[in-house]
Amino acid sequence: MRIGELAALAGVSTRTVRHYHHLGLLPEPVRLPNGYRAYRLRDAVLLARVRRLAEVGLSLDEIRDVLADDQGKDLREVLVELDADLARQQEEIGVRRARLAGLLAEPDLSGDAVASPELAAVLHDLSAGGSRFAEMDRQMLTLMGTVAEADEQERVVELLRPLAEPGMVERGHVLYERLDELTDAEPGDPRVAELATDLADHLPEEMVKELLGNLPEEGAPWMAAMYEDLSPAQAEVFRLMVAVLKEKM
Amino acid sequence: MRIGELAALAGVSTRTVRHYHHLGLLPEPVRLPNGYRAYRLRDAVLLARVRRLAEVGLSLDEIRDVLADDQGKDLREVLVELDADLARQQEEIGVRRARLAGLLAEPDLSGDAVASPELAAVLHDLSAGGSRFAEMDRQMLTLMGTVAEADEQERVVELLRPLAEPGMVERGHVLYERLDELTDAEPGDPRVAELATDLADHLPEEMVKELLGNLPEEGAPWMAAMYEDLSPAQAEVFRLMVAVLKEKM
DNA sequence: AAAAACGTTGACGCTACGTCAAGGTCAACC
DNA sequence: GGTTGACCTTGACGTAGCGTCAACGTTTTT
Repeated sequence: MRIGELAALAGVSTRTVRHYHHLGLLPEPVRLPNGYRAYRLRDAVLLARVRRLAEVGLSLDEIRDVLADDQGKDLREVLVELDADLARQQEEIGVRRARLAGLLAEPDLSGDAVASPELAAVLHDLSAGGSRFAEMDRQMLTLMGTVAEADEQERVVELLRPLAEPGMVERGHVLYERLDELTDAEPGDPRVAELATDLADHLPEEMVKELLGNLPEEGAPWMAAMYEDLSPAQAEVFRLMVAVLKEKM
Repeated sequence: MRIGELAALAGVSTRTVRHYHHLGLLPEPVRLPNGYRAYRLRDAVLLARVRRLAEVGLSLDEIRDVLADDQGKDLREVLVELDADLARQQEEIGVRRARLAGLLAEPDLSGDAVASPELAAVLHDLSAGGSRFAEMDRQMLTLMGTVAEADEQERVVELLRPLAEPGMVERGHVLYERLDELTDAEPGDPRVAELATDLADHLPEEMVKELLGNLPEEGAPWMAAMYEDLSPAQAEVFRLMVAVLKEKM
């Protein structure tokens, strides 16, 4: 038999056979005078054995080890282990399909998949104003929806609930506008201090507690990222606001 | 944010982030004076989006296409297609596990897994004699058990059934011994012709028909491989036998 | 001041082969 | 005897998604 016949017999490509030679899975047969490999029945049997193991999912390295350990009990162990591995893979694919179904269930696939409908509502209200600053907040929350743990998400959703109440939404929009106006202002601008105190007054009490307990320097690391996106004046607003809040306690 | 913080935030390695830059999945952010990449909130949101898609199983190329096609209906198509693909994978793993279970069900894992118990019995009887020639036949049948189609296997098992009957087994052993003795003989040896006619007489009728209809030159290709393993005298035995059988028809 | 912990680019490694490239060999047909 | 076509040979690059050095600069901590 030459390599093409052997390969056809086993249902693989000639490249595969040579690859197995290279890995030492299949012994190199004797050569004909012209350099062609001359296979015999034994080789076909060996190749078939290798293929049987490969087709159930053993890696070629594992197959080589198994064939080297020459037979019997070890193989059984390996196969049992493999079966467990395959079961794990099936499970994992199941999880992915579940997540996929979650994504597909959402009407808007534009990228803002969010865990809770309440959070989604808050996001919607936030972006409604068209404020650039609100957009940033929205991104923060979107991000939270994907990177934070489930329990932390729930905590934040609870925290934000007051913001979604009728009266707050409009007041929120006004505050966002005032923040937007400070984008190109100087840190010493008089509007900075004014806005800081107004913000401090308007924040719900629980959010204040959360904020002071979770200052960017220490608490949730993803919160620190936000500060770097602020203009100097805006950052100053928050520094002042925190100072005001600390005094009020 | 520097690259390490971003990566930690998204739960990936820095290498992964750089890889995404390289593939154009994530825009390169501005650099700090020292050359470090300076990420902002936007980048974290983008990275989180990429990861969500990657985690359900989209390839990075697909993700890039989806993000480029900027939003909406196309993504949904892709996800539906992906779900079908995942379902197919689960199915495939199921098939492999079934085959694995088949292998594990067998008491002897030494490599001779065979489709039918009858064939296994024939194999056992064949190797019992200790004949080298019988061993070859056994390998042929083992090979058949793995490379032939199910219907062809069944046909062969039917053909071999008479060989497993009480009387035939001993006669078979004797014939195998006589074939073994010819391993190093010359093609002109008088025992060659004698054995050829004896073989022709002893073969069950169905096997004769099958044999003549499936001569190595034309029929099942894996059969031709056998001839190359024969010594000259042994090959001569079969050539003569075929000639005798042809005349008898 | 040294060490630890970050960052930078560049390059090789991994799986199981597919797919050229550049040629030699063999049988058949003209 | 030449040509075509189907085989064979070795060698080397490409694939997906990063992990993991290497060799080096920067920032922070001890």
